[in-house]
Amino acid sequence: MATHSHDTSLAGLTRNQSLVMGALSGASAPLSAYAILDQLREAGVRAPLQVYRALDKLVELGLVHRLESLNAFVACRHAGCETHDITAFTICEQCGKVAEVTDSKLAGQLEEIARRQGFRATKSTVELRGLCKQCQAAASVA
Amino acid sequence: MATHSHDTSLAGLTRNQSLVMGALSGASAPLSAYAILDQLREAGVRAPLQVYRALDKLVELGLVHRLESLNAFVACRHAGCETHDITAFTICEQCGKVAEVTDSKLAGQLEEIARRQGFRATKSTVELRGLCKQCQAAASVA
DNA sequence: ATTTGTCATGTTATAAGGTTACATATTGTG
DNA sequence: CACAATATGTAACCTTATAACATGACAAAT
Repeated sequence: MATHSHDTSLAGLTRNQSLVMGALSGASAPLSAYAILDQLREAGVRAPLQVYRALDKLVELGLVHRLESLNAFVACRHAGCETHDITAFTICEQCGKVAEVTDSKLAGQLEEIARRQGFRATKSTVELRGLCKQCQAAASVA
Repeated sequence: MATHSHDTSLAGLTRNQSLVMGALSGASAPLSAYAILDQLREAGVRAPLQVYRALDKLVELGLVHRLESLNAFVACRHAGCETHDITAFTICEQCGKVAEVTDSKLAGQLEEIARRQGFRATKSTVELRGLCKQCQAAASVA
């Protein structure tokens, strides 16, 4: 029998969540919530909230990251990765490509900074904007 | 007679710039561009653009920082500080207080991460969200 | 099988953040 | 003075995000 309504396809995700996840997985650069919305209109998604709610959940599950300096979202590339503690992102301003880096020394350094102040961090944002290797090469040709 | 138009008061700043700088300097927590606008209406500032233009310049001068995870702005606390390269921020979600930290080990680690990828960074965002020391103490009482 | 609780959905309207385009004024410099 | 460069003012607009409220789907317990 057909599982009506909530068809998940990706374990445990609801329809809207898997639509949003699919859009992000298929993208080569971060997508804004509204870009996702536009892309999913023909699949029946009509309102910003449907996208934002799905994004909230996906971020909570660690399947998607929000890039604060871009107000946009990317699918997590660390397949089944569990260590979602502290991730740094490099974001190419030319081609939009994003790389995720987890680095224990960086994590340690951030913890140290917090500790020195008696600050209890619950979330961290580390984003580097600039040019990726490929785009630097392309630029130097021009 | 009143100095019409560009009175700077803080070296080299135009009227709008020093109004915005004043608003941020007097605040104990980050202000959004629109909060600044509201606060400066009686001083004759009417449109968002006037605030954004001033903010752009102040950020460029290193007198103000933008907090990406908050879409808000703070006055730089490092008085005449020249080393505006890489700054980390701790942001208390309870009281709004922000601390600026410059740490050469952190800077080194970020450079290392970029170098490994051949990434050329032009701008960095490092923000820790959580509870400051005081607010932790207050919370543990409740 | 209805109740009840919980979570996801759908929709409208609106708040908050930020930019484009264009006209005007100021000011410093040759 | 004249001119370029920079700062200003204003309106309209676009993008990003949330509030408020009603509905639907399903599980577990009666």
